[in-house]
Amino acid sequence: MTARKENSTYSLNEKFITECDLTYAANKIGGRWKIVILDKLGNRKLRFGELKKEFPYITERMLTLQLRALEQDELVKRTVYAEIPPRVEYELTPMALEFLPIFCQLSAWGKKNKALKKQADLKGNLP
Amino acid sequence: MTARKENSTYSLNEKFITECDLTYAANKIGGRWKIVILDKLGNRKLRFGELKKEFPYITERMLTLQLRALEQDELVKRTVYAEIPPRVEYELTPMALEFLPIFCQLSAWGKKNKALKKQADLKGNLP
DNA sequence: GTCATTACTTACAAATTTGTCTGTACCACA
DNA sequence: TGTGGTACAGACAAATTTGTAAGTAATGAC
Repeated sequence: MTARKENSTYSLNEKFITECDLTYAANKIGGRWKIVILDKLGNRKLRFGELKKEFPYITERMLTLQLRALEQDELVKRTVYAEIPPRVEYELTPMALEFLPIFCQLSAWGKKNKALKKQADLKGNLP
Repeated sequence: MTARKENSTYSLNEKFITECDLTYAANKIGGRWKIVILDKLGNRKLRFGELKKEFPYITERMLTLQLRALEQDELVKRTVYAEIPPRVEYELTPMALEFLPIFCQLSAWGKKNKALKKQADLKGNLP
């Protein structure tokens, strides 16, 4: 993304990652926030402040940064209304909507295996 | 994961993330390498060295670290043979196998949208 | 006794990600 | 003139992730 020592393995790996279909996709939703932001948006259109309320402890800075990145990647559409106080709404692009069923499955995996782990931990394999 | 200022938003967010089904799952396969490692393993059983060859520029250190983390999360099973030179084989656990169909879909998303982006870029929306 | 092979480990350093805190712009309303 | 609401921006700092470089351990082959 930024200027960097060419031919470091870091850059070479980055290249590998954008060329592979799987990691190309994974990269778009990587990091701490992107995937949940997309998921919470879902089919809705939310204002910045509404979105913020979905995440109890996210900072405004982080939310802004993530939304900008998602906008850059054309996963989120940002609409600014010329009003005071400002109103800005966010919604998913068609491209991002295609992620939703995948998120459902990931979520199902999480639900299932989180429960299984809890069970196992109770039976004495405590960490 | 580590000791840390309690009640920083960092920790509070971490908690939020492990409690949410979606991010619980996303976290298991997050980072630069985990998802591809799992995908490359697939249904196979590979030695450390074989796995390494799948990623042209990964360092041994990174591969080791990621495999250990995956082992900890019970997504990968590690088998050590008492031989010299050492032989260690890695394979997915049943839990991790359930990820594979999801990876397929992510991969399909990547393939499609990478191609679309390429097209769009050629038509003049170059970045 | 030296070397090759394999799967690592360790100390260190660079880069990226995430968070803290403060400040701004705009206008309506009191 | 001052306050409130909304959606940010910027400087700085902490934490995590990823990479660099070098070394280890065991043993069988030469």
